[in-house]
Amino acid sequence: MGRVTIYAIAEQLQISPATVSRAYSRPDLVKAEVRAEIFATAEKMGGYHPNKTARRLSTGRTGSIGLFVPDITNPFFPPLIRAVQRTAAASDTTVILIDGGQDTDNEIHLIERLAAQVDGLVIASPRSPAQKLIEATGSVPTVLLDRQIDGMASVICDRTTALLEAGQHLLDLGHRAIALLRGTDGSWAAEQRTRTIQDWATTAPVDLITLGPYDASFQGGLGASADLLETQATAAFAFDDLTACGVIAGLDAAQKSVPHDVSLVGCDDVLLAQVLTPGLTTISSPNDRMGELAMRQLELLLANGTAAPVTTSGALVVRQSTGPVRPR
Amino acid sequence: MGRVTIYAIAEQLQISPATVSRAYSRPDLVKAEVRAEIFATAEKMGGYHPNKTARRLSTGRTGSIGLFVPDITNPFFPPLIRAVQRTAAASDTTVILIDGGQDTDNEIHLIERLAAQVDGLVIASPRSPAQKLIEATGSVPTVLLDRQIDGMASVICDRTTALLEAGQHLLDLGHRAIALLRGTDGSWAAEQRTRTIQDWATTAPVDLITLGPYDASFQGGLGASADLLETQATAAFAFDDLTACGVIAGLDAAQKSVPHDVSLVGCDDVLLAQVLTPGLTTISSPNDRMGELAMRQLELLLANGTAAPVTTSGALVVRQSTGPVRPR
DNA sequence: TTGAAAGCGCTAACAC
DNA sequence: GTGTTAGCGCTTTCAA
Repeated sequence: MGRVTIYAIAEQLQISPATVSRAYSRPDLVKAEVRAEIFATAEKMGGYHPNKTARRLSTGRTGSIGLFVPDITNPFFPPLIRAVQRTAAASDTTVILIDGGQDTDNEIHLIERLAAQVDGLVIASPRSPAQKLIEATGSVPTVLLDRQIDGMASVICDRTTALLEAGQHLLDLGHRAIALLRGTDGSWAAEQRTRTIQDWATTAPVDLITLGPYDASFQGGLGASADLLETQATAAFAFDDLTACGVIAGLDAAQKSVPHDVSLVGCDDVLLAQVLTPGLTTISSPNDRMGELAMRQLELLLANGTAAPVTTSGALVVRQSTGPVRPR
Repeated sequence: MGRVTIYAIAEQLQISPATVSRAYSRPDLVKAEVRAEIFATAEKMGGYHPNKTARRLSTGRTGSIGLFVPDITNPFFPPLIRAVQRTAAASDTTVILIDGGQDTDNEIHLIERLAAQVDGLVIASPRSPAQKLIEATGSVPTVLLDRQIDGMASVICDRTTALLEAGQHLLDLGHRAIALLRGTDGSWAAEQRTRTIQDWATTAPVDLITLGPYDASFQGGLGASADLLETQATAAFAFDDLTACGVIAGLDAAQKSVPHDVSLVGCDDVLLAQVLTPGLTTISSPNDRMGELAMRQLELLLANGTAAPVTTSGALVVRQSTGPVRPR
């Protein structure tokens, strides 16, 4: 019961294997009748599926793209992964997902290995040095997610407007002393956020208290909460939603609650932010769209050799973690 | 600058490509000296990496396994995915991850497609009918995750002991009226849980109030909270951590808090449970170990054609969502 | 222990 | 439009 190959079909029909091959890979090159006949007998023989491996060997294209994420357990990434996969599946390319495992030092190495076995790359790596990234991806067409590096294609999320809205939201609630809990340095998105908020504070009627940097994690948030409590801030921008959770936990341990004692704004709108009590006011990014755009960018890159950076926008999502200011 | 192939090396050394091939794939079959020479010149030529595609075509083995998860955004899966990948990487096999996208109806279809392009499968599919699963995987060696089907290899997590401990824990805190918020039917793990707790209740000094079924989601938990409030229960087993979040939110909306008014036990110990305030008392499963065991099982299966089911154990993790009973 | 040669299944010039 | 003919780079008998 050998698998059905183009040879088997060709023999059955007394035609050339090449014609059968064309019927599947370049249907337009084959007369409609013949094509129909081929498909019919293929079906009769139990269904033909081109052997991808053979196709690969012959064309030199792998038919798969690599997707690198630094930490699959960070809830920010799964929705993105899903979106990339869904889009890739539509053009019949398989996604090889590599998880950095939170091990930043190893990222470059993993990306290099990945680059060797795919046609193109989609990379989310906020922390690895730009130069290293450029070297690691080498000549493999690459799209960066939520990060910009000169000369590379990318899909980024502009959170400026949303952050300004968040700031205004806090002002509207009466907050005038607001803490900015900075994330660790070296992350593109993080630096954008910090800058945006600091710029905003220079013109807004607000006393911005910049704290940190803190690790972008629950632990980091815990640490931040301690510092936060020593200030007069009545509201705070957490680096991301996970950090916000740590802040909430830290405040809780000090008998303070959100938003009663402190209003808190997260970032990313991960599942966490939605199911937490209180629901987290945060900045969402269009994950679906970003994943989809990344794949489209990559397809462009693969086809034309070039693709300009693309920008999407974040949005403020107001939930229950922000409330009216209360004297402390 | 063609890539370095066995032919290039062979020519350089004036030996047969076959020998070079053997030097890499069956080193024992080639004289040590020759082998050394081969490796040396390969290095000199810029480093040789066997072309996987060619190898695949030749051997018929793809060198990759498929990993199916029903919903990558469910925080239960990412740690598992990571563990499977880590283990697979150690034996140089790549993992093709397919996410069901919460679309149960489509699962079987996706699994079928996946099965066609890999050497083996690791499948987490709590809901798809056993028979369908058997058909879909066909002759492809398959390991089931956290589910048991007669005749298939699997890695399951026995949460019996942990659940009994959780029950005792609630008893120790003085709870006597305890609600069981059932998950939807048809999930293997869910049914195990329900049965275990119901069995326990028949012998323990407790009034078990079985509610549900509820969807295994935040929404499901919200719904459950409404029903819960109509009972006299002072504690509850939620189906999983996500559901527990919904319960907390629902209780909060009714001015009730955890564990002050109701004690709550989750299940799975996902990230959520750890970063929530209050931290969720829950049943953890050894994800790392399960992922690793699944790959080992699969390797056994691939090598011997057979592998017996393997069992791991869950553990009770006590955090802050359970506390002393309080009269209602 | 090594070499020669025949594939693995498909694609892509190039001719007809 | 279709057939012929080489490969793609590796593994694996079979002989030597």
